[in-house]
Amino acid sequence: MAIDHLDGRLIELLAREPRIGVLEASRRLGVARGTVQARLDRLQSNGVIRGFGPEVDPAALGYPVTAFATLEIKQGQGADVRAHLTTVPEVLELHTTTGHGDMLCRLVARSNADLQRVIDRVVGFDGIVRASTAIVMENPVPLRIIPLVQQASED
Amino acid sequence: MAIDHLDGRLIELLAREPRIGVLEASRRLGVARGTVQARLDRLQSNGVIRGFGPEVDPAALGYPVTAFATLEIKQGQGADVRAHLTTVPEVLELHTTTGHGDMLCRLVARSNADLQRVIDRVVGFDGIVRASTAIVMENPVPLRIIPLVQQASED
DNA sequence: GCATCTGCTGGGCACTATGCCTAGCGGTCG
DNA sequence: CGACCGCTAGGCATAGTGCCCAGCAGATGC
Repeated sequence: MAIDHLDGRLIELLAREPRIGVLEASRRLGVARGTVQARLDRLQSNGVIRGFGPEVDPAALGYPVTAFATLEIKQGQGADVRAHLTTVPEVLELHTTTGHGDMLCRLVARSNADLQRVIDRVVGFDGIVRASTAIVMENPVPLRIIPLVQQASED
Repeated sequence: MAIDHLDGRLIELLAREPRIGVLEASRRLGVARGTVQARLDRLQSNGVIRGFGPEVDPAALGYPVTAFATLEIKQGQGADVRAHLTTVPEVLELHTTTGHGDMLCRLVARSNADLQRVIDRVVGFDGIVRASTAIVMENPVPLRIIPLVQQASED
């Protein structure tokens, strides 16, 4: 479950240069190819590495506006609201959180004006009592995992 | 900049089975290998596909608790706060948002108790006036992009 | 109508990586 | 001490990659 230093270096290497193969990785890390292969298999079946899906930039698809919406849900309507939000493509992520029966979701839109349409679609549903939205202006720290991997590999 | 239907199918295919190569992808999509290669190159230099980094699960690294913190920042301290938060490995993501000079960040921790330590470290900084934290209980919609890609590829 | 350009096809080539195997070697643990 | 485990180092057939080419269809410009 915990990862060691070699695992950490392997993950870092894959994060920096994702398209390298097992053989090249083994050369960079100074270990045998079979070792890298075994580590990779283990990390994947462990669930530490979930996959290598392409990272798509919504801005490049024409959705440059990101926002976070906090939703207040009517008691007992959680499941319906979840199902509804799943059908909205602009909802990239949805969490249920502690607090007043709240949910937090990440939205994207084509423009600030378009965001209104997305929000209307999101909150135009019976179980949602109130929504408050924060538009993202800057993203000083994009989603990252390497610092955490480094910390986790020092045990 | 916009993507067409073939681009959309290619991205979907890569998302479902990330480890397939260009040749296998061309077979699945029923087009020539060179076409897939050209599309992939274009998508990457466009910035639509940012990369193929490994998706690491913080829970599997021993950080099963996720939280979102809303930070209220003292006027003019934004840059310092950003620099401070960048040094905290448990800060996975940071956005500046509209509102009262606010920031929103995603945190992880080893446990609910450990979250206290992380929050103390995050807010133990001069420029931060107030913080309110929401702990994530469930994640009904994990970060996804496919529905948006499908919508974007229908023009 | 005609020339040009772009994107896709289908193929060929040398090189490289992969998946899968074996044998050996140094640790650790009961 | 013997068994086991992880790493090394190598061999081998197969498959994929990067890179080339010629041909062809549709759009664009003159």
